[in-house]
Amino acid sequence: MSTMREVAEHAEVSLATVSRVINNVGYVSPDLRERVEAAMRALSYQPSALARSLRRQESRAIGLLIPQLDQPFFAALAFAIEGILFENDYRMLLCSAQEDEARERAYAEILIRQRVDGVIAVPTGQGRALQDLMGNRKLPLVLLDRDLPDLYASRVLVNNDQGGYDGMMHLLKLGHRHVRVIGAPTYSIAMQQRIAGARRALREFGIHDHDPIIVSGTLPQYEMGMAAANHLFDESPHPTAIFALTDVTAVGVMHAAAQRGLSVPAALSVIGFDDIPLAGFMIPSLTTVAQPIRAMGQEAARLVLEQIEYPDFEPEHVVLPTHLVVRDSTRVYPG
Amino acid sequence: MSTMREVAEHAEVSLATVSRVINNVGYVSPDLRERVEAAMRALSYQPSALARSLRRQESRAIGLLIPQLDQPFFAALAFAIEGILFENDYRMLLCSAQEDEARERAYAEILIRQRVDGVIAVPTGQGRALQDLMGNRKLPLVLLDRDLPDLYASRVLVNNDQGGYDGMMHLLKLGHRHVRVIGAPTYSIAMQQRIAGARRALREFGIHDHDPIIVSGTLPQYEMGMAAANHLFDESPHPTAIFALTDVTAVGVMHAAAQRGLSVPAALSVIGFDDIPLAGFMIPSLTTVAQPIRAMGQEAARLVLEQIEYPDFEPEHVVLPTHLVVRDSTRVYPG
DNA sequence: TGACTCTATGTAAACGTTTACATGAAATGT
DNA sequence: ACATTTCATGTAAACGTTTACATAGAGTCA
Repeated sequence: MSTMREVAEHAEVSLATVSRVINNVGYVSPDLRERVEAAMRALSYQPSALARSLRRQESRAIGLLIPQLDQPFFAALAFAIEGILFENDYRMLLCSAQEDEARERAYAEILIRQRVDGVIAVPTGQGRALQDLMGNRKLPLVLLDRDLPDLYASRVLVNNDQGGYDGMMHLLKLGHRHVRVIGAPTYSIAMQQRIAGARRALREFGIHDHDPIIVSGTLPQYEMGMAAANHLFDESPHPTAIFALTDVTAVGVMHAAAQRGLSVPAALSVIGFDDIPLAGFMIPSLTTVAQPIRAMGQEAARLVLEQIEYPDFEPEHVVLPTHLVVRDSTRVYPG
Repeated sequence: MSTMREVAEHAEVSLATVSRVINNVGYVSPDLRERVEAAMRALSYQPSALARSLRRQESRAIGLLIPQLDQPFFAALAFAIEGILFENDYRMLLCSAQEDEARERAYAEILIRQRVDGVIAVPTGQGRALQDLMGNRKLPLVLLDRDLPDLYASRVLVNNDQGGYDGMMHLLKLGHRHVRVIGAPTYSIAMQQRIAGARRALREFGIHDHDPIIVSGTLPQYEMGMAAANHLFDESPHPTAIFALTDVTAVGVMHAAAQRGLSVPAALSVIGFDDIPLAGFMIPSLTTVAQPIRAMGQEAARLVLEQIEYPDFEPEHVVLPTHLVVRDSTRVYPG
């Protein structure tokens, strides 16, 4: 790989002149500029980002730390973020922690060594790794989707409580009264907020005796939906509507229903949460409380870039609204 | 951020000694080692990967260049690759070209400037960018999923021809004779190979007059499935089975069928290709020709690492087998 | 004309590591 | 007792950029 020095020699100018041409800064006569550009072409020279980063003390890279790349929700977030970063000439180091705190810690350390200019993180578990490693450093950090207490960082969250309320309200307004919620509240604070919102809606309709169905939080979402739904279907009468706290869980519910010959939405209404692409693909297509995934990613990227550009930018908390997307998996209660 | 020099001063040793304990190389007495480690803790020092990479002339980063992060198939590939890279202490620079050749070119240039040690690429379009930029450099390169002629690189492909044959054979053996194929052969060589395989199966059953239904290749996969299926359903009699060349296309077909009140698989058998997670989630679950996504990613990662470690490693071509996954969307022809 | 300001280029010192080489002290072999 | 080898540490030169500073010719202004 050719270097700036070789380009300089080839063009018979100094190192500084080559640098000026590359960065388009300072004065350089048309004559020399042309010679330098010719030399770069001749040697198919590409400057080393490593050397530049070292000297400039900025890497133009940001770390994206997510729990699971293979979950469509996080993949969609990553996608939105990548777009903004590319536009702003930043690279993205993608780190998938596999919902494993040790791995998250390992990645956090890597990002620091890599001297990324900022980090966007969807923390895994208690996020101790982030606390420890980012704690005292003044590295721009944005927490996305999952909150973490006691961390000096911007946050991009979603109004989960309102979403839970809206989802439940939708079912209640359709006339359903025997409604159950499926989801693991231990999974993250977000789930607890969704449950709280759903409860609030139930209370408004004078329904008090409903607890969410909690199936061991260690089950993956799809399996949890299957198991919990099967459990509910054994009750008699079984619920006429189910609010699953994630779309993937809702799909598990729909499969369980199909196995029992329960037709959705004729015999059972199902509503999910997230609005991943899968939701629109299901048959019947899934009614869901949509998270503004694209906006979340973009906002997070915007915030991290802002913090990089203005070092004394005060961390910002943004809470984005969810919105109900009514599709074909919910229907007015026929009873 | 503290530097090695500060650690050295704090521990009252030379730079070289600090470097030796960090890299665990050469001789260093227990006494000094302890002092250095204490100093590193005290300053919460993390070595700069930038400086190290510059000096060592290796970045321990590899670039992953894919057409679209938001397509589950590519997300799954990225996921598999990330796993292997992490295990081997390599970082991953994720580049999503959005199926846009200009953007692919921009990213290829970035990767070179970033001095990645290797590249895994699922080329977009004609892949001219890869030709131009990687062409003469001796940068380890692995082509994944989509082939590209005239490039000195390893390849990880899938036996698309055999997959097309197997998928079609499955339908034929179920007794279907009026079968149509949906997919855009212009999309990539892979599609043409799948079509060729399917034709081969048809010929073995003495069926010659079937051409694949080609709907404008610029339509996204889902929309293409919908449009093509609707077109087919207007024929009478309409086909009793449809082979969609990707899973997402198959889902479009299933939606079109649902809208017409055609029940799958009772009135129409549908088979897809890829076996993305969505396939198992559909109701009915989708029979499909599975690509070994995980194995493809792992193999690609393995190859690129091998080429990095052994610079005169000869590029390898590996062709992985597809296999038929029979689920609920296909059924024996009732006629 | 002398004092400035532009314009244009070059020199050399960083940035934070790794590592070849140098230097000694201690252990080992004869 | 002396020549080797092994152990332990340090010095300084890279790696490929950017950039502060120096230099100097050419305009501009009084």
